[in-house]
Amino acid sequence: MESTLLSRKDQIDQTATALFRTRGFAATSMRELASALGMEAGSIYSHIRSKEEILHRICFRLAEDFFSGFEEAAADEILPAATRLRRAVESHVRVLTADVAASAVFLHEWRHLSEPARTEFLALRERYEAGFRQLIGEGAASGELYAPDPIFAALTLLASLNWLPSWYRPGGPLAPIDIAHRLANQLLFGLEVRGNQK
Amino acid sequence: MESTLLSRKDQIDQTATALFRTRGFAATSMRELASALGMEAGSIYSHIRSKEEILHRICFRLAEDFFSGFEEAAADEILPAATRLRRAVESHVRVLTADVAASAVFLHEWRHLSEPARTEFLALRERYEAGFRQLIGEGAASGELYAPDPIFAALTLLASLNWLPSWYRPGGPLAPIDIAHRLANQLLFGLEVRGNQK
DNA sequence: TTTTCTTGCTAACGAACGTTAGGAAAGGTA
DNA sequence: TACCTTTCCTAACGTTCGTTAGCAAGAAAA
Repeated sequence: MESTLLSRKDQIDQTATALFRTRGFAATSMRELASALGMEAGSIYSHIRSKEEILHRICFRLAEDFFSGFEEAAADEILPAATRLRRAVESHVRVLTADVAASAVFLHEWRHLSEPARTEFLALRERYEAGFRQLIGEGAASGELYAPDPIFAALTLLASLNWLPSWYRPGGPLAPIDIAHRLANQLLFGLEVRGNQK
Repeated sequence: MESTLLSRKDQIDQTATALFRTRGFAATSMRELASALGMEAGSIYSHIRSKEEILHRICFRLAEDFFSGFEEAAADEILPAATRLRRAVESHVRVLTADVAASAVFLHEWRHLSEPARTEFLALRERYEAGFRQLIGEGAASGELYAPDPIFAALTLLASLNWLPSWYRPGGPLAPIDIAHRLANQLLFGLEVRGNQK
């Protein structure tokens, strides 16, 4: 007996996520997906409308996760910007590590969304990144952070974080929260030794 | 009259690179590529052996560029490790910005190489990353760098750099060398203000 | 019991895929 | 002149693609 915790539809999403991640959306056929699920290709369409619908769900579900995590981390405007930034970084890492496969799809396969979903997705991502720019900008304005170019700094910061799904394996020696702390430290303190380090 | 600076084969590579970058290797058809070149699909095979051959050339050419750049930057062992690391970062950025499209393909589309090319490619990439780990490790050992986990630090560093092709546009306000300097500074000094900043 | 929902099958659809065969035009070289 | 190389064409090959239609078995709901 299979795990009945997931509906068949959720099983399809999950298996598709793994395949999309390793082989890419375009290179994953419905027959491959069906085979991985132990069924025939046509049968999948009792549960979904199209292949792209699966990708759509994966991408937009993660977008929501990132947003709600950020809200919670950065909403409290009493905290210093640097602290909120650190919390936002940790939230981002938490979402990434909670489902690495889905994160990888979210990061790389969104281009295979057709319009208007693609444009909608990019708008969401842009809003999310703007949140980070805002935090870094505030921190720079208040003198907490050294960031002569907040746009540039935000790009680099998210870049470091978003590479995580390409090497992180759940169950490794580092727990997600450890990774989050290390990343935050390295990004905020840098590599070069100057003065006291945490 | 077309630009005769590039052989037809090179034109194919170049056009394919742009398409592979924006649409992905699997989602780019030979008929699309042909159409972008103003010819028919079958005609391409007068110049190449297969679609994958194009991808192979793109990926391995860039691998060579990265390697030779790194050698030149980091070979001089008289220099401090931190200096060599900075030079290696700048070299990496230079290769990335010299051909952003090819870099994006190099970074994302290598999975569509079939064996044994795929394994060979990954081995090259691993060797390259090991070079960075080595530099960071040396710097940490000599006390120049603060990097309690050189493996982790190297991953983060290359992550920040490799995100560049997803936002860099040639001809923008920042010249490649400026970007290289900023990236190196941000990665080596971090964002948090402690002591004198360059 | 009857009905409905879920889940899956087989078979097939038209379209698109990478690739090949065979021929032809054009230009340089001998 | 004859030959070779480069370049591109048309037409088609066998395969795979996403998707649909129609049907059937079992479980759940009425």
